[in-house]
Amino acid sequence: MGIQLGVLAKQFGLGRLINPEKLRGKIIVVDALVTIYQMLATIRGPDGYFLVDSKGRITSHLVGIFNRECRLMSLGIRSIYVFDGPPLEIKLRVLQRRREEKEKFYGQFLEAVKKGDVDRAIKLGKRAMFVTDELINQTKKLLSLLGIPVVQAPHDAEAQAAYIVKEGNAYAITTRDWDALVYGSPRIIMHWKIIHDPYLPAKLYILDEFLEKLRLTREQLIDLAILLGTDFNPGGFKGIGPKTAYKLIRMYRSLDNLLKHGRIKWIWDVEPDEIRQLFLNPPVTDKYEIEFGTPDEEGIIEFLVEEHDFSPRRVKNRLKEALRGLHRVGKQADLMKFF
DNA sequence: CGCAGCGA
DNA sequence: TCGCTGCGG
Repeated sequence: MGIQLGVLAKQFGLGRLINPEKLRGKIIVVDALVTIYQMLATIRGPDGYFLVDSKGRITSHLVGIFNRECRLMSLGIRSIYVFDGPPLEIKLRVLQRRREEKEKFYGQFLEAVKKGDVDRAIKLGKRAMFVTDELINQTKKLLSLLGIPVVQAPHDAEAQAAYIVKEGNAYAITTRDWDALVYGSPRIIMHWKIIHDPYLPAKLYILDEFLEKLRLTREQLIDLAILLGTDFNPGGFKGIGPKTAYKLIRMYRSLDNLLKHGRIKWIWDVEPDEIRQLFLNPPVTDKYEIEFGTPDEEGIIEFLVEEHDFSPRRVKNRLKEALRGLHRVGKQADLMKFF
C-alpha cells in the first residue's frame, strides 16, 4: 500500500485529466475493502461516530457505496468489486503491525466519541480499524442487489484487479495509490471524485506511458518500487526518496546491480527476487465471473429501507437515476464495445 | 462520499 | 445557476 510514485509522475508530467463523462459505457474495478474503509472514514454522524440504523448497526459504508454506485450507473459506468483473500505469508508481518496500530486508534476513537470530542473522533476514525465480517457481508449483499459483480481474489485484491484490467475485462482500476500500476494494470484512475470538481480532477495514468516517459522496463519499475518500499519491504531504504531511487535505477539498471555494487544493503528476510515475482506474476485467478445485473428495486428497499432505516424517498430517487443511466448505455454486450 | 437545501 | 454547508441512518 502506498508506493510513492506521485513525485515522479508529477515530475514527468504524467496523468491526464479525465472527465467522468468520458467513462460512459466503461467498466471500472475497485478494491472493495479499501472502498469500505474510505466510506467509514468519511461518512459520519454529528457525534463523529458512523451512521447507524435504529438497531445501532453501522450503515456508513452502505450509504456511501449505494450513493456512489447509483451515481456511477446513472453516468453509464459499471463497477466490479474485488475482495481480498487470505494474505500471503510474506505480507502477514506488515498486516499484523498495521492491525495493532489500527486497533489502538480504534480504542482512542471510541473514547473520543464517548467524550463528545467530535473533531478528534473524526480524525482518529480515519486511522482506526473496523472492517468486520458483518460489514463485508452487508456490502456484498448490497452489491449483489445492485447487480454489481463481486470477485474473490485468492490473495491481494489490487493484484487481482490489475489482472482483470490486463485481461481486458475492465477499463481501469480506480485507486488512491500506485500499487496497481506496479502490478501491471494498463490504466489506473486516481483522485476519482464523481462530482466534477475543478480542484480535484480525476487523473488517468497509463502504464505504457509511464514506462515510456521514465524510460523504464516493467521490471525496472518494480525495482524502483522496491527501492521506495512496498508491503513486502516496508519503509524502503533510508535516505532514498523517489528522485534518488529513480536516478539509481537509471544508473545501475536494476536492484540486483545496486546490491552487487554495495550501493545499498538488503535488510529484509525475504529475497528481492521473491518480491519482484510477486509484482510481475502475482497469484491471481481467472476463475471469476463478471455478470452485470439490473438493480433489484424491491430487494434494495427491503434491505436498505426496511432493515436499515434508509429514507424510502432517497433510495427510490437514487435507483430511478441509476436505472435511467443503465437504460441509456444498454446491456453488457454494449458496454464491451466501448473499449 | 454524494446530495439537498439554501442564499447570493 | 452556482457555491457552500450540513445532513444522511
